[in-house]
Amino acid sequence: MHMSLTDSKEKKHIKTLSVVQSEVQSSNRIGLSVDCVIFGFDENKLKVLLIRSDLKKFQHKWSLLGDIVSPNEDLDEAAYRILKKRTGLNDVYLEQVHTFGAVRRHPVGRVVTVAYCSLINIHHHKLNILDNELHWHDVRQVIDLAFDHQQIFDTCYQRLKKRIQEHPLGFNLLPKKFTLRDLQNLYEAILNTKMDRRNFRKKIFTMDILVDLNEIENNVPHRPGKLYKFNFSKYEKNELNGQKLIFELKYNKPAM
Amino acid sequence: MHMSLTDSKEKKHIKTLSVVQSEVQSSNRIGLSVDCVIFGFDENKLKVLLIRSDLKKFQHKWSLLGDIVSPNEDLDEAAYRILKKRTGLNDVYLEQVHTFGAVRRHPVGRVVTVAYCSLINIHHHKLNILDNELHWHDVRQVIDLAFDHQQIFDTCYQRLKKRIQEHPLGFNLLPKKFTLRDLQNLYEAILNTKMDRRNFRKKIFTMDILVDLNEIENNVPHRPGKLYKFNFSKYEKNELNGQKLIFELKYNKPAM
DNA sequence: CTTACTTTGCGTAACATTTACGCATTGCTT
DNA sequence: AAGCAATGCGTAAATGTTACGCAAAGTAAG
Repeated sequence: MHMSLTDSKEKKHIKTLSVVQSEVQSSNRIGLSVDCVIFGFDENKLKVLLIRSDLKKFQHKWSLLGDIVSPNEDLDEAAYRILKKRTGLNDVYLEQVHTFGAVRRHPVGRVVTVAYCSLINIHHHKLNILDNELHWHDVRQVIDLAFDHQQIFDTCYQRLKKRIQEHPLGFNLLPKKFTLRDLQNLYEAILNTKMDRRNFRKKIFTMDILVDLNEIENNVPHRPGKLYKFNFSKYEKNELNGQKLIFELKYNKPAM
Repeated sequence: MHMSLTDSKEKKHIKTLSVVQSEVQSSNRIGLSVDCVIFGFDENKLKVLLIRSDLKKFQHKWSLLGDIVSPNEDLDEAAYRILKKRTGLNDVYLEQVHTFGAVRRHPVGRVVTVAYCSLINIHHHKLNILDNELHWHDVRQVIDLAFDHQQIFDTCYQRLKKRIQEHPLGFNLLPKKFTLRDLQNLYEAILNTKMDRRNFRKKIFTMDILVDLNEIENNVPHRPGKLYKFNFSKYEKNELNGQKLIFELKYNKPAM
């Protein structure tokens, strides 16, 4: 959750904050917000979208993107609204992860927040991230976030690591056409491991979730790789039959 | 979430309800509750603890155990409070599962609820479940719950099925001393499958999470089985190293 | 006491999956 | 044309999964 306090250019935010503050503190009720951990993939690094906190207490610290849930919108709706506002993207992967409700987690008063995890293609919204203090951070360098956002981030990142080994979520982060190396780089970045190239290839192919496009990449200073796209029908089929998609990537070597 | 409305013996509940009602409806803010899906194991059946709904709209329907979160208690605290009140148990397994926030999920007004999943030994609290309309239901016969509680129950049951294959949660549901057959019966009840007895034994032993007590059961009309207890140190060790405990139970036959 | 019956405890072999790693091929660069 | 870097394909060893045989332990019945 993010609310403006000190920035004089954003009077609307200040008003919102004070309204929230008085409501939360005086009326003895509990505020509800949504926070989004938005992951992207760029330069073979897993990134997360953060915004500069405007609360004096957390000056210069980074925080997740969030907002108060409005009384007439569903939780998921609120998460989508935040995502749309900040990235311009509509049809993205979004999953509720956990709700954080410690009494003093927010300095303004009692605010319980529902954390969502989202995966987007970092190159599909270049224009929108030029907003004020929005920035893509390398996940390995995310420390000391505002509020309890470090804990929220850690929880969502852990969840992502687990889910990507059971579901082919990676495709939300890659371009439509990609090589096997792209896919492996993504997995290695998320799981922070090194895998054997040949075994990775075998594993992916036995799952039968890729479609060979009969094209090859170009502008690479070595032998170009084949391009593939994701086989959605296969994915959905796997989702339906059985409890979970078998998508384990073991045989990982320790991270470099 | 459960609130009394029609039962004249429970004036306190009615008052609570009306207060909640007016607050929720008039103040345009969002109410927050906690609902607990409490699982137990008895007669080789997986059971869930339900209470009769007192809301007129859901008369005679069963609902989960829940309550409004108080402004000065953590979310987890609220869940523990409900569990303690209804079962008398303090130190139990409790895990947050999902938050349900559809605008019209509750007839009284906007109430968002955080669902928790709990596993308790059904024989450790016989006295407390004799409250009003509290009852242990066979999970296979749970249908048509009040509110959106069917959906909440389904979500928690699904989660349980998944988690018990990754973590040895079953021990929360069994007595301290148990046989391998007890353990297998539990797994078969939760996962609704039949497994091969000899392979199950092998799998459990290779995980090294049991301690042989050098005792055998008695009062059984056949060869008695050895008694075991859970090896907690092993469990914690497994929890720490690596992302997840390897605890897969495949080779299941279709349910009977 | 003996036999029938049920369930436990242990073992083994076929099958499947995972892992390590060899090597020719392709395209770019010099 | 040779060197380089990465791709694409393959094979064998190690490990894990599954099916199932069988002796032993206890109860119940004759």
